[in-house]
Amino acid sequence: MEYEQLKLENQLCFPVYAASRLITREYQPFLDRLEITYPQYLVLMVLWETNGLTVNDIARKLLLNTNTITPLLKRMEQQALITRERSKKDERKVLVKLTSKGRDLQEQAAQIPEALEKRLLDSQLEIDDLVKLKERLNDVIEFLSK
Amino acid sequence: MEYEQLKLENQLCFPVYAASRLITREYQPFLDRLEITYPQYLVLMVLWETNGLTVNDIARKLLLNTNTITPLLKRMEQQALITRERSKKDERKVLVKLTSKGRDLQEQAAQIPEALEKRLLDSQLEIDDLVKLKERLNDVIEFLSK
DNA sequence: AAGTTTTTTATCGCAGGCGATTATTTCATT
DNA sequence: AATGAAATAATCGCCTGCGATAAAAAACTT
Repeated sequence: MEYEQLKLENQLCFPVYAASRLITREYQPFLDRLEITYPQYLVLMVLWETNGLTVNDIARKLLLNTNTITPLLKRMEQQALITRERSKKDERKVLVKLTSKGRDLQEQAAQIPEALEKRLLDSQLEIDDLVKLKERLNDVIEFLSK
Repeated sequence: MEYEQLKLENQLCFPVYAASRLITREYQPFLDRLEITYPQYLVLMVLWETNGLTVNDIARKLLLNTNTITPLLKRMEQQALITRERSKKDERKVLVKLTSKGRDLQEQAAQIPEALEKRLLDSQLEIDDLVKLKERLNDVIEFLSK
């Protein structure tokens, strides 16, 4: 092996990529029960915090492009989780709001983060490690999202 | 806000998910030059380390399903990066090998990890933070991939 | 006011990523 | 040898995720 730096485990990219998919997989059974996908869950979290955002607002918060968000929101509208309507003040903007169904999911979703945290603490990882991990990742995001 | 734990920044999932996409985006210009995608780059890294693996071997190393890998490998075969052939000894298995084109890309790829590391060190993050981050993520992967 | 630029959302096409299922081969058991 | 189980890869369908582009509205410039 001539190029040591090209090994999977010696790069940051692969651990982040793999961990992301594994963590999402852990969410699956919980999200299945709510009949939503992981990105839909992210959209709901954003709207639970602030109901009534534009497509751009949501995209910015999730660091996604609007061409990912738009079809996602359309599917969520079809499932009656949200409504989409053009702003009267600025016809370019589309306002996204929770329906009562979307709002009501928050209560059931509230247990998910705790369940996941509990699950991760079954490893040798301490709560402190997880907090630091989160902080470092947020540093990376802060830096790269400029 | 009644459910503090449902905020994006208070969960591990979102930072990992967002960081993964942002880091992949940083790879883009380098990978564009080699005319490969990020998952293709991962497959190549695995094969550069051990040429001649089965579909399953590759899937296991990348923690991906074979139904993701199979079409990916087909595209790589079309680009003449790899060859795929049924094993004579066990007709169930398909052996994946680098072509000379695929092999030759290693030299050009060797600079990518360094460039990325350099880029990340432009942030307030220290090399030590990145190493620890990687280690923690590998702990998470180790635990969740069982 | 007219023309230009910017903002905002949507459309299109393509490559993952994965759950469910299938087809084939090999292994294990009787 | 015959049968059932396990392993391996592939197929299908759906939902992201994103680059490139377009369409419409608003903001800006002259």
